[in-house]
Amino acid sequence: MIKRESSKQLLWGVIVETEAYSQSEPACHGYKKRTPKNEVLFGPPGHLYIYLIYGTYHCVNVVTNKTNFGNGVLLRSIALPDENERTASGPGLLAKRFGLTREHNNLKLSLEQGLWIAKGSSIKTMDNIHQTTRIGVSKGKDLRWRWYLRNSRSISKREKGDLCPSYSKAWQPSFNQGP
DNA sequence: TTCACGATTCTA
DNA sequence: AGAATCGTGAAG
Repeated sequence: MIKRESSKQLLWGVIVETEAYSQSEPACHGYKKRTPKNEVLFGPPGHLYIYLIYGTYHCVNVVTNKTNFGNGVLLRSIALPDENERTASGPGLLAKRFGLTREHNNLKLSLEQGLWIAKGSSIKTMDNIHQTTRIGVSKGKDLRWRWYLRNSRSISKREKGDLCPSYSKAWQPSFNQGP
């Protein structure tokens, strides 16, 4: 669960899709090189590594692991209550919905900063978590470092065997309705 | 200085 | 399937 509080508005949702990246593996920005752009990835955990992608969108990562080790988790999709299931479905859309840009690169997740991650309801069975390969990478394709909630409607890319139907062309707000 | 490309999304 | 769009890093 992620929460953002600004000007008395609380925006929150359930993180339903993530990917992991590590300096040990070629898809990672921190693979074999430490540059001004990826510097934050090597910083202390709990900060955000945010970069511009395709000149248009932003990707938001939570830096993990110890300082000086490039390691992060890409936030790919968030399900927001009382909102269209697709408003934060995908890295670019997610960043847009939460108003996060590279201005927020290196922001520390905390109550003080108005952005933090909190514990949500526990996942009942592991069957509800699907582990598979990452999206949109040209290297490290074999690594299955993508995880998502199988029964969520807010996943960016689905697979056969998911527990809910594909999106219909017309958007259907239905956060609390079952699959 | 030039060039290729990318952890994406929307449109045809 | 293809375009849009621009910061970054490597090459010349």
